[in-house]
Amino acid sequence: MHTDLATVGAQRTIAAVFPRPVPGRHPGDEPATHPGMARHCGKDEEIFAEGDAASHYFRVVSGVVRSCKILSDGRRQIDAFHVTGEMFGIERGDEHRFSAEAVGDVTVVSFRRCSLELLAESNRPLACQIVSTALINLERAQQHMILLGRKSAIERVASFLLDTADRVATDTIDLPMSRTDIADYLGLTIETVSRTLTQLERDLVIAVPAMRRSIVLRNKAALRRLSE
Amino acid sequence: MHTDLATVGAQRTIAAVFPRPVPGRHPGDEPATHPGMARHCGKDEEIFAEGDAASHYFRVVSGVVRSCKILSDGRRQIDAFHVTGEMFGIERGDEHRFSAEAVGDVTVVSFRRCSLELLAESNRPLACQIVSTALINLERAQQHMILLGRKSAIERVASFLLDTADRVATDTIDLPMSRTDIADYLGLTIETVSRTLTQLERDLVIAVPAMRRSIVLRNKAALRRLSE
DNA sequence: CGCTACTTTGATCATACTCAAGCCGAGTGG
DNA sequence: CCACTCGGCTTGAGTATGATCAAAGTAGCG
Repeated sequence: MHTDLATVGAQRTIAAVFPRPVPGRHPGDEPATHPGMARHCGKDEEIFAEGDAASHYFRVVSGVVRSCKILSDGRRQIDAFHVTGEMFGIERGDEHRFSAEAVGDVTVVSFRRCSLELLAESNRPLACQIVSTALINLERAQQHMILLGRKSAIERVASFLLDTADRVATDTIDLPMSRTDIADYLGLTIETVSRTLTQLERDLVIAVPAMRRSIVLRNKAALRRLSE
Repeated sequence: MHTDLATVGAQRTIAAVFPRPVPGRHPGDEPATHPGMARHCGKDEEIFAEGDAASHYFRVVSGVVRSCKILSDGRRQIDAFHVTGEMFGIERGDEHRFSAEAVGDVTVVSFRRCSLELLAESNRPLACQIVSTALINLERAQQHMILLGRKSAIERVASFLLDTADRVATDTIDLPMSRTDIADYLGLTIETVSRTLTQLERDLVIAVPAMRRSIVLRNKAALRRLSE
């Protein structure tokens, strides 16, 4: 019944948002209290898994992190790539709803999760960042939904290239992730991504140097047109 | 450069999240300060448009609201449906990044948006709700991305029926939205939605009474299997 | 009754997937 | 130094899923 939903929603408090104010240091914990200690991860190493207790959240110090969900039969959807300076792993409930993995070599810092109320009082800038990050991730997710739900393969790839170029603010992109990662991010297969890139290359919209891991945007206007 | 991104991210404050602490009542404003005055909307009426100044956020009092984005050629993606008690229209920047429309007859209350810092001090429960809502919307968006990116038509429809049944907590769903809305939410065409529903009906997984606007889930286990 | 809006159904088509093979650079060992 | 393998990427041929185009059914309403 609708009224029930209303009541449930209205009764949530900030304590419910981050419901685990950990009383003290626990013996088995990762070394990650306030200032956040660094952790290095190699390629494809898992930072946390879907279903893990969401006892920490994270910030990327260097490298790129992917967060993804996997269906029972192995189909994978990458929700987002997180680059240097971005936070990830922020949850409302008490477990992570997606897994996070290192795309290449990565350094992250983790923060012990605690009541947002306490956090807001003791460390307001960090609390702000957390809220801000959640809203940024929401905006990106909303933008990504229209890509996944309504755009064609070329439009998806073009959008991806433009977004990535915007984030690094250059016209030459050094893609840190594999074709498989790109495919799972764009909701396509690796073959379709590859074919689309070669088509864009044939049409002189992009150039893909020998190693195939960097991409030069030669005609951004055309890309913008193609991305709808 | 990555370091730039890091700096930008780190410098955001709560003031930047809700950057418009409106000093006083403005003459042209909607009557919507703190307790939030009600507004009624008829079917398909726009509550706010993409690009509108995000001066208020909203809560659904009755009815269902859809929030969506539209591509230049008219393709539409519905981000989410918001039912009674849920909040929507929460933004980080200063304009709405999607439009919100009434699915049927709807009553909403709007809240003047103000600095989250002020809000946290003056009205903590509301601040909590806002943050909580943002995180809930993020979770839903993440869940929806795997549907849009990786699921087949039957899986999408089955997931949609199960989710909707969960939200109303019954096995008979009175769908408030049209087939077109469902299609635009699931990233399908109206024809595919219709065909899929009749297929599920043929297979005795659901029943669709004459008016075609309510759906009875006859075999939830089968639906769960079909939704992957 | 006949309009309109919405939905269903049918036939055909296109886009992206699947399966399969080949290519290329890097690393390894003879 | 060359032959080999391995992983990631590209290319090709055939197919399937869902889109498109078109028409017919159905309920609501004047």
